[in-house]
Amino acid sequence: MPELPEVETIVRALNLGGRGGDPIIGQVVRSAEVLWNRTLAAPSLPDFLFRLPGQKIDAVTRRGKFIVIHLDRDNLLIHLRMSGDLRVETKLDAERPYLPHDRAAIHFVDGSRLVFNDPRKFGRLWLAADPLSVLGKLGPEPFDEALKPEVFFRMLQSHHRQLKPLLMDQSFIAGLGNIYTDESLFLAKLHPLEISNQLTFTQAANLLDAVREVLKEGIRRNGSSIDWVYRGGEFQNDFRVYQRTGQPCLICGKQIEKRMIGQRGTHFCPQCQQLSKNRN
DNA sequence: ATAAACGCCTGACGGC
DNA sequence: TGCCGTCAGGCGTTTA
Repeated sequence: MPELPEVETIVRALNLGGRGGDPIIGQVVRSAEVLWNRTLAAPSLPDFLFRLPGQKIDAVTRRGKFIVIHLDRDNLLIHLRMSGDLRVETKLDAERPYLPHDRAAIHFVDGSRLVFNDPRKFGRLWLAADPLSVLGKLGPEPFDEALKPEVFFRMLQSHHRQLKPLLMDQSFIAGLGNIYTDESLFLAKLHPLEISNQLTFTQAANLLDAVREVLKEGIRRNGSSIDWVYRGGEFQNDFRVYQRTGQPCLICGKQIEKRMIGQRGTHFCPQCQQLSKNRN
């Protein structure tokens, strides 16, 4: 389900209140429950259930698409993958039965609880004293000040890869998924199959700007309309290419194309996003 | 080193 | 109505 902006939105809600309940900062764990075994990536279930009780939540942060819940001695890391979601239930709600697709829950001493819901069962939880044991291979945060255009250019230069799969590679840069990658490439006027080390410095700088722009927009949009997918609704997207197959390009009017690249549906404008060489 | 294919899962949707 | 294939905001593993 989520890419960086959605994860960021959820993290902010867990800090400030939202997701149905109050902020979870300061909550103390009473017990944990795992309803679908594979949801727990590590440690073993007995370890997980033994270590959590008594630990207090100090902070909730984000790294790439991971939610990081900082506890006294451990970190609870959550990856929503395709269909995961979190909700906070008040004491009253927490007395009711679980909903379909609830996969795990953290019960707090005040009777409220944090529930992980995930229809497709791809999402994962980790409990780790050292978060780097899970996050260690992630690339830079898109908004990291240290990620200057010169740095990004060098990163692109050091690979010979198609832009679309490269941008989606979390060890290259953390947080982009299928939607925001397509949107970034469109804004930067780059073809998804363009090869990374063929970009000029200017193109690289533009791409970095585009990535930051679409992520910023995403965060702003999700912040104002919390209930998104799977929650019904009248959300219509303000995407420029994603799911706009056959519709006119907002810049030139040509029909937006869709094709499979790296096993993912990829949307782009064949007019605005041309390959520099001559592949197709 | 890069990229494709597949597995993991459920649900929604379109065609027949 | 039911059945079937396809697709979905992700990622790890295996294979070319």
